[in-house]
Amino acid sequence: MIKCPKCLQIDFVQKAGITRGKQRYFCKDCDYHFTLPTPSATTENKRHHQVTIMDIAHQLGISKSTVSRALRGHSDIHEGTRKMILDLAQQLEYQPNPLANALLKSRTNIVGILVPEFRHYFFPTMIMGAQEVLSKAGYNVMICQSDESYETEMANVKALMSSRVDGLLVSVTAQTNNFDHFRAVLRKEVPMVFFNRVCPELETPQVIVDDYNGAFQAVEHLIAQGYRRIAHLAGPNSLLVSRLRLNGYRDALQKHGLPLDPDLVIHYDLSEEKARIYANYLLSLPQPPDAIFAINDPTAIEIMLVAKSRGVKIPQELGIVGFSNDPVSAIIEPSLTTIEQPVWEMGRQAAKLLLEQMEHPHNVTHTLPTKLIVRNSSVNLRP
Amino acid sequence: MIKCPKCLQIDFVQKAGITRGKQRYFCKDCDYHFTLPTPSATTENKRHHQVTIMDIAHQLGISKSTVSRALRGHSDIHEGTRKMILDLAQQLEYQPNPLANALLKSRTNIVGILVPEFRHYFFPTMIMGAQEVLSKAGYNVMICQSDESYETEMANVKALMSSRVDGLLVSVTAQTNNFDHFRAVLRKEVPMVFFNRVCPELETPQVIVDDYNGAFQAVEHLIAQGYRRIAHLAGPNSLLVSRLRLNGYRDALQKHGLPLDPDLVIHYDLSEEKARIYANYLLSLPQPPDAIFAINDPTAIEIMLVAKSRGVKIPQELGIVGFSNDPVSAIIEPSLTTIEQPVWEMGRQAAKLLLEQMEHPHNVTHTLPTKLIVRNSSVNLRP
DNA sequence: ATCAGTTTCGGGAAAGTTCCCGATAGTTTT
DNA sequence: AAAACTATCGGGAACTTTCCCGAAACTGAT
Repeated sequence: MIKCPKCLQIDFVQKAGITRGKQRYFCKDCDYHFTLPTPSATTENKRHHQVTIMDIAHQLGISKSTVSRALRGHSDIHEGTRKMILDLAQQLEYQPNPLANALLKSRTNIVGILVPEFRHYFFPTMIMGAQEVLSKAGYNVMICQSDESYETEMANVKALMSSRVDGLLVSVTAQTNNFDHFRAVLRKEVPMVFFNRVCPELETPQVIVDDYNGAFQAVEHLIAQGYRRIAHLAGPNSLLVSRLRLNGYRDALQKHGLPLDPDLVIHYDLSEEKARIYANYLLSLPQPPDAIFAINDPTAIEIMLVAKSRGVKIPQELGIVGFSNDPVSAIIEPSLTTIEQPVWEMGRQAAKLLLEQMEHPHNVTHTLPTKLIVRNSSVNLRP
Repeated sequence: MIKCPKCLQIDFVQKAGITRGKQRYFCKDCDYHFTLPTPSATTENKRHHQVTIMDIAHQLGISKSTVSRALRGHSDIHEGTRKMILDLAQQLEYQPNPLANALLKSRTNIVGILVPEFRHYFFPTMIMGAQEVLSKAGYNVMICQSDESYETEMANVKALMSSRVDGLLVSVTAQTNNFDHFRAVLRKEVPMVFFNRVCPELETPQVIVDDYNGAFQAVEHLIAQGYRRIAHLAGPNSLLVSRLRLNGYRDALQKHGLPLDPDLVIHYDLSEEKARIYANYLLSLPQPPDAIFAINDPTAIEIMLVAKSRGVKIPQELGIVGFSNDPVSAIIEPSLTTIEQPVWEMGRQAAKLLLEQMEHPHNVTHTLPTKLIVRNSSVNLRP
């Protein structure tokens, strides 16, 4: 019958219920419950196995500590032993398991990058700049895009945080008005740097360009070209860059004694469809503008396409200036006057700033310069 | 003097060397070596602490197993206990540590995506498609770009593998001729799916479009428009898509009885500079082509810019067809005829295929359809 | 031989989870 | 009331690495 594993007797063993489908026994003599071991456990389940520090230790008949020391380049080790270990490690293609390390030190060496989109030129380039310095510093990068959706942004922040990233590089969506999800990040003391679309009400370091002066220059250029009724297709008021560029626009008008017509300032959500709608709206006004300063190049390009489809001549009847110097702006006809910003450098600076934050947190704002690039979309031929 | 921690006597204690700067003692009576405990150990080092499953267990006076069961939604648990645990977890903002889980199960829930670049439309869109299905399946994404450099590609594969990604989505660089780094991935049995720029000599699943037929259609369209001397600015021979599109080009010429002039077929490395150089070269030939089929839209656009700068009229003197339907091709003037491929869908399919691979490996190739989009760059006005 | 000092190595804890399986207590059946 | 069963819980191993600290073995010097 059934033998008790304790006393090896069979006389006192009796059935004692079933647990998880398995017959359970009870030895009256030993006062001991037990089940029979499952036979499946006997099969040698090798499975796929990454080579570990223990494998090396066993093969060499030494302890894992010694192997770890050799691999990590510590000092308390014999030169011959180190060489032996290093050789075997290479031969076995040993790769340290970053998960164990991350668990132990609670750092993953991953930084998260959160952007609204990466269809256009700006964010991909920014990301490449950031990646350049981050990978050099030994960090991997996890990229999320919120698709200009506040909900997705929240979900992404959550996912990134649950992945235990060591830091965050963020550009918020056009519809983000509530910043609680970022406050949660701050509360967990995860370093975070905002770039481009920053968060002024949060005390975090940030990298921006001189949006105000860029916009100012752009509008002043239009005025110098003889345009007088200059509209501004602006971003949402929630974004600081929208407000700064709007201020630049407004002050340039004021400086040159031009009135600020509220009808000519339109805030929109940065979507392509809305850009087209508002471009059409502006051009249908009883007194349409003779120039438009667009919040960014994709917007400016949509305006140009609308204008062209309506037969409005650029730059004769409509001057246009964008912002960012998207490569497409040099390709489109007429080529688009724009404000260049050092996008790649922004990425680098943001990454550098993040690395600094990891060392010692401090609140700074880096502001990068902008530069007017005059092309054909704003050169008014009428003197 | 010094007291032995075992016998609490001082008579038998004597100095016994120094280890790491600390005086070491030996008790002759107990035959026991010891050092004095460092006083720094007394300071309570709380540090920053993520709330764990153990915190919940302690606060509730239950075991970690029970907490785990409640959180994972297992069955062996009382409904009241579960609720209590879930409530406290929410209150403490408990987030499970994915590192511990990953270490245990050796799965990170991260997939790596490796692309040559993401400045243009194609790869970002592809990535977004992939991300759509991957994030729905609970995976995070780690994106690397090789910058069309074989060395960077190797480094990226290594970094991704050392990050223990659960799978890999890859599009190789234009200069990749050696595939050993991918063989290493296969050897470690990490699922991998190639897309667009695939690796025919590796037995891996892949997602491509019907490059041959797309190219065939493109060239046949040019022929139908009356172009007779059609050049092909092709990609490097190492890429299958280059070869397939070249085949389509060649067969279309052959079908319509046009000669294949080797001088009109140029392989290049897909860099912008080379595109310009070869475009200039083609247009400077004693008998220049009257049309060019370009390997992709960015190439076609570079050709158009060169042609325009040389005063060559498109489409009258030069017909151009690209491949991919990059949004810019609709913006540029004249608008660019191109072969549309379902880029977003490619990303989705590749991701789906990867998820399938994780379940049960099987070698398949998904081929997606292409579609000719006729615009103005190829409509020959001469009948 | 005895002692101080040095070099090199090993053992064990810790990080946070999940999972296996045995252990209770309570409930129903015979 | 004994036997059989169910519901619920706890203990411990495992995943891989690093780090602390004690142990052993050695080198010279007395």
